[in-house]
Amino acid sequence: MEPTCLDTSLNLNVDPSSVHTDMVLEEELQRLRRENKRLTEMLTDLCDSYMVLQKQLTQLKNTNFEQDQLESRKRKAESECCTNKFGVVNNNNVECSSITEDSFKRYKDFSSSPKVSKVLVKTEASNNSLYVMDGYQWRKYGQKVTRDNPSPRAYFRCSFAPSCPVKKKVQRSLEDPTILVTTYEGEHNHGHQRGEIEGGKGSSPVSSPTPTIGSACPTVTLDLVKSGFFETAQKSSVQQFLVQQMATSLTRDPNFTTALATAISGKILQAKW
DNA sequence: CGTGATTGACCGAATGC
DNA sequence: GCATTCGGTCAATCACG
Repeated sequence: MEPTCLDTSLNLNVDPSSVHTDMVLEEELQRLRRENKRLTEMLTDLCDSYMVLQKQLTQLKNTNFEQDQLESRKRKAESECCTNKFGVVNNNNVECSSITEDSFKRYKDFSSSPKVSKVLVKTEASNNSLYVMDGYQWRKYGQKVTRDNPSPRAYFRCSFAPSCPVKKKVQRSLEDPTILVTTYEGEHNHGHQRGEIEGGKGSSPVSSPTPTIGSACPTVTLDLVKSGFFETAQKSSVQQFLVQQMATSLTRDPNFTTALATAISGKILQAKW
């Protein structure tokens, strides 16, 4: 997919005394509607692509598992160090579902139990942190260096609700240290936490594939790693999620908020006079 | 002072002999 | 069956706001 470059700024710097103000605003509104429609179409395409990838991934996993069954036990143990990755690269951020370094001997467990999911998160090369902001609040309770990977594995519990059984493990990929392999276990028994998505208290603000918008040429990147995304894999949920992401992106854009404030205050002043 | 991170110690399962 | 290894968890301690 070609790079997304959207103009989210509102061109509202119009002369208040101009008799064409309403027309200009109307044109701006039309432009934004067209932009909105275009975005919706792009998101639909993105969702379709994701579904296709997911299907291919499942097929590949099945194939590999059958082949692996024929291998010797020792060979299988060695294969635990190998990682197969399939992802969607979107500018600087990579969000992907994953087949991970775990051996296929547990594959059936994974497939039969949707409570375990794995997510790969691309991070900055200079970023050594093991924190992944996924919309939930986590408390770290341990860290270990595992045998097959020199980088430490961090253990987290969901700290939002004391009764929440969800745990996650985060470890850097052996092949690509810029990729964090996150393993989620269990299901949240509470709602999603909006606070952390927006940089709230909890984890450090790192490794977050959050939407970014530049001032000159805004680039909307989508975070597909938010918890629950890969588990549900239902189009409606995906679209709802993407819309949320877009809303967050827009409200984070200083240009957008400034323009919005200007527009509102202008309208109020117009109404008064 | 409360909350969360760090890290060494401990435990249990898996594995090898 | 026993010893060893390893992954996961606990809990004491520390740092920070």
